Amino acid sequence: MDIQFTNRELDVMAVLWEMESATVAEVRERLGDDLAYTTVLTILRTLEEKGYVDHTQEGKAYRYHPAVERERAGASAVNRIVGKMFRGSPELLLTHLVSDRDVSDEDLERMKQLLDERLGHKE
Amino acid sequence: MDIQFTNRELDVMAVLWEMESATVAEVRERLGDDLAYTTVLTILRTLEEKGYVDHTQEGKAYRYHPAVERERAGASAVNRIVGKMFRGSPELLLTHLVSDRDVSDEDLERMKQLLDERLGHKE
DNA sequence: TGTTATCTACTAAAAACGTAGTAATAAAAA
DNA sequence: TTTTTATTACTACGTTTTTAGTAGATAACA
Repeated sequence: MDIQFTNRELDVMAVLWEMESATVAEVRERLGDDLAYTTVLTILRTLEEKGYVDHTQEGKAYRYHPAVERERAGASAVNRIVGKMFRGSPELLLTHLVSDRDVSDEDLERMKQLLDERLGHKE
Repeated sequence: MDIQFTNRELDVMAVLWEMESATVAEVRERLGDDLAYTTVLTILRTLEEKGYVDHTQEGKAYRYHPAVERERAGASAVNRIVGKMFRGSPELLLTHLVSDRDVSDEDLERMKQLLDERLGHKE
């Protein structure tokens, strides 16, 4: 039911989600950690075995595609974090988000709008 | 700089944060997964080695205390998730939070208040 | 067509994880 | 004081993760 990635796997999935799909070489390029070609291939292979990606042929090479949506995986991760690190309270998580220096006022404004919309449907 | 737990470690840390501090037996009790006493001890020991907990003597036993704040660890985890799974956009994370069935209107209201307060300080 | 570069398949090996047993010790109970 | 129980220290072992090398195949190029 819940989707779980290891650290490296998450790095790779992030690339696939970002690029929609990618070959081994492309993933390797984007990761930038200068891993061996075969290392990246191995990770992709493991992810495929777990059912998190699949691939199609492209010339001689394989093109890998995410087989789980970013949203679903993200939801899974957030739920775990909220449960274990924010006492099951989404507000506490938001508190962090809000107090984060990196979040701009525009972001905050849009976030408020989101809540307004959602709440608006009630009254 | 960033705090990282394995799955089991996170389970244990969650107990420590919740109870403020705990002995091996207490952690084991709370986990409920029926692990061997020594298994829990080993995890605690690893966490201590990594600097995430420390302990004091209590009679014959040790009492373990978190050595990292839940807030800091949570922030670290959220940042990673936002970066890797929500395209670096906190809004996207909020979108999930907001669309989650489990979040009550009261929660949403409080969340909105949070944003209002934060934004209020600007204008 | 022969050579080079690219790619996958297979294999491997070190490190980390998850789990737990055994021995030693200290406290509590009988 | 002897026995039982709870606890830590040390050790171990199977699995997963992370990293990568080597061999063989395929495509590109000269």
